[in-house]
Amino acid sequence: MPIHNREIATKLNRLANLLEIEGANSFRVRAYRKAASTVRGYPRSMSDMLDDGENLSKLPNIGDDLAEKIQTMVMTGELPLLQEVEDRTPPALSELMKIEGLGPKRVRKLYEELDIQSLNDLEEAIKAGKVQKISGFGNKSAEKIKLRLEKYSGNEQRTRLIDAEEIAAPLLDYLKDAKGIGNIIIAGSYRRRKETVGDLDILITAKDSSPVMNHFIRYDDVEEVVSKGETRSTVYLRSGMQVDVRVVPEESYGAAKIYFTGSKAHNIALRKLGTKKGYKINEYGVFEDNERIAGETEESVYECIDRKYIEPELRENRGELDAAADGSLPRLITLSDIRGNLHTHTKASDGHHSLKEMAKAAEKLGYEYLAITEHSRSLSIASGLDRDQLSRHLDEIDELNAQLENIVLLKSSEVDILEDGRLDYPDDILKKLDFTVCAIHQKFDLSRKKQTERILRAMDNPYFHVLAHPSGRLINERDPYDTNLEKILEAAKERGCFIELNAQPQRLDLTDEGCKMAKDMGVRISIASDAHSTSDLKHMRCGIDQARRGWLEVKDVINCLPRNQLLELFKR
DNA sequence: GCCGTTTTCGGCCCGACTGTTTTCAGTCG
Repeated sequence: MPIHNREIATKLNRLANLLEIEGANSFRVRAYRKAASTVRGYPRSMSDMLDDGENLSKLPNIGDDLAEKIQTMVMTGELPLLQEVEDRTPPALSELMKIEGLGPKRVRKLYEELDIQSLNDLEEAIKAGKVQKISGFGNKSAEKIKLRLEKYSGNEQRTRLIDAEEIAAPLLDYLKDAKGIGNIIIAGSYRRRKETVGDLDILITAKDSSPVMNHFIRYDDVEEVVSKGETRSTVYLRSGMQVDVRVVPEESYGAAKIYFTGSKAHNIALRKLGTKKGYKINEYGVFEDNERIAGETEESVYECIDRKYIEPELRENRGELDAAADGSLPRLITLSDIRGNLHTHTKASDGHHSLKEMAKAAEKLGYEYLAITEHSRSLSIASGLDRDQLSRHLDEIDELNAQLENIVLLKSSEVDILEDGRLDYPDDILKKLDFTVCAIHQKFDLSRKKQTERILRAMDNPYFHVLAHPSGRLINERDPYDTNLEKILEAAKERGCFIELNAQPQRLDLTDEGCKMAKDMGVRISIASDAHSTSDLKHMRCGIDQARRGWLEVKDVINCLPRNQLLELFKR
C-alpha cells in the first residue's frame, strides 16, 4: 500500500513539532514544515515520482536530506528520525501544540515541570491548580487553556468556502456601519478563493481604529474576544469561526491588502524580491531608507518589484511572480466566459426539476447549451435510467428542443464506469448521445493501480468524452479514491478526452493543482455544476473560483466554446 | 535543513498582542 503525500506531510510536521519542543534550531524546524507543505500540496504522489525515477530534491524546499527521508518513508512507511525523537520526547506533546496559546516553549515547560504528556494530563493539572503556579503561567493563562481544552475536539476542520461566505456576509454588512470606516474587504484565503478557509481576515481602513474595534467586538454573533488592540482584534463567533479584523490607514491599503491576502509563501517571495532591490515591504507599504515609496494600491507595490498586478487566486508562490515579471500571467477565466453547462440532472433520475424547468433556468443565465446527463442503469440508488427509459428521455429532449429558441439541450448521460472499466451502456446506445460524462460511483476502495487502470480502460471506449469528478472526494466528508492523476491526464491527452472540474462546492474536483497540471499537460477542462436543481446551476461560480486558482483561461475550458465547435471536439 | 543574478557559507519575515513581567518572552498570523 503506497504511502500518500498527506501521510508523509503529517509525519514531517509531527517531527517538526517535537524537534521544536526539544529546542532544535528554529530554521531547521521551519525547513521540515516547509517541506511538509510542499509535499501536501503537490499534485503528483511522491511514490509515483520515485517509481518514475525522478529526483525529489528538485522540488521546492526539499534538498538531498529530505529527499532521502521521503524515499525512506515511501519504501518502508516509517521515518526513523521521527521514531528516534519519539523515544525521548512523548509523541502526544505534538498534539498539545495544537491548543491555542501553547507553543513549543510552554509545552516543554509543562512537560519538564509537571510531567504533562497529554491533553488529559493537562486538564488534570489545571483542575489541581498546578499550572498557574509555574513561572510564566498565571491565572489568566490557565483559564484560557482550560477554555481551549473544552472546545478542542481533535479534528478541527477548515470551513468550506461557500459556508464561510454565509458567515461572512452578515458580518460584513454589520461592520460597514462602524463609524469612520473607509474601505473594507475580506482578505486571506477567502479572497484567494481557496476551497476551504481557516479563518476570516477582514481588512478595514479608518483614521481612528477604536470605534471600529469597539463596534466589531459588539457583533451579536461574537462568542469570545480573544484579543483587542489598536490595529488588530480577534474573536471567535458562535459557529467556531475565528475572525481577525485589522485596521490600517488609507495610504497603506494596497500594501495591507497584499499582506493580509497572502498566501504566506507568496508574501515571503515578494518581500525577498523587495529586499533584493533594497526595499523593505510590510503591511504599511514599500520603504526605501525609511521613506515610504508605495503602498496605497496593490499595483503600486507590485510595480516596485517590477511585477504586473497578480490576481489573488494566483498568489500561492506557484510561479506567479515569475510570470508577472515576463508578462506570461494567464488571463483568468471569468463566469461570463461560460457558454453552457455540461453536467446536470432532472427529475428523470435524481434531480428535482423537469427538463423544461432546467432549460428555462439555464436560458435565464444566458447559456447557449445545457447538457442533460442522467445517471446510467447501474446506479439504481440515483434512479439510473435503463436503455428504454434513456431512449424515451432522449425523445423528450428532441421534442423540447423543437420548442426552445435561445438554448439547445445536449443529449448526454452520466455513464457509470464499471469495476472492470466497461461503460454502463452498450455502444449502440452511447452513439445516440452528443457526448458522455463518465464517472465512478462505486468501488471506491480499489488499489491505486486498479483504479487508474479502470479509468484508462474506460477511456479506451471511443464514446468516452469527459471524466466527471475525477477523484470522487467530498470536502471534509470523503477522501478521494486513489488514482494516478498524471497517468489519467496523459491518457486523456492521447485519446482526446476531457476532464471535468465539478463545480459543486463540496466537490470542486479537480483540485486547483490538478487544474494547473491538466493545463500544463494540454488537457482541456469542462467546468460543470452537476446541478440537481435549477438553483444548483449557480454553483458554476464556485467552479470558476477553483479554475482561476488553477490558472485556467478561456482556451483551456471546453464549455467556453460555441456549441458547434464544442460538438466537433467530441468526434474522437 | 534549504538555498543562491551579492553568497557553497550565512542567511532564513517581522509586527501585534497578551500576560506576566518590571522590560520582555511567547505566541500568532
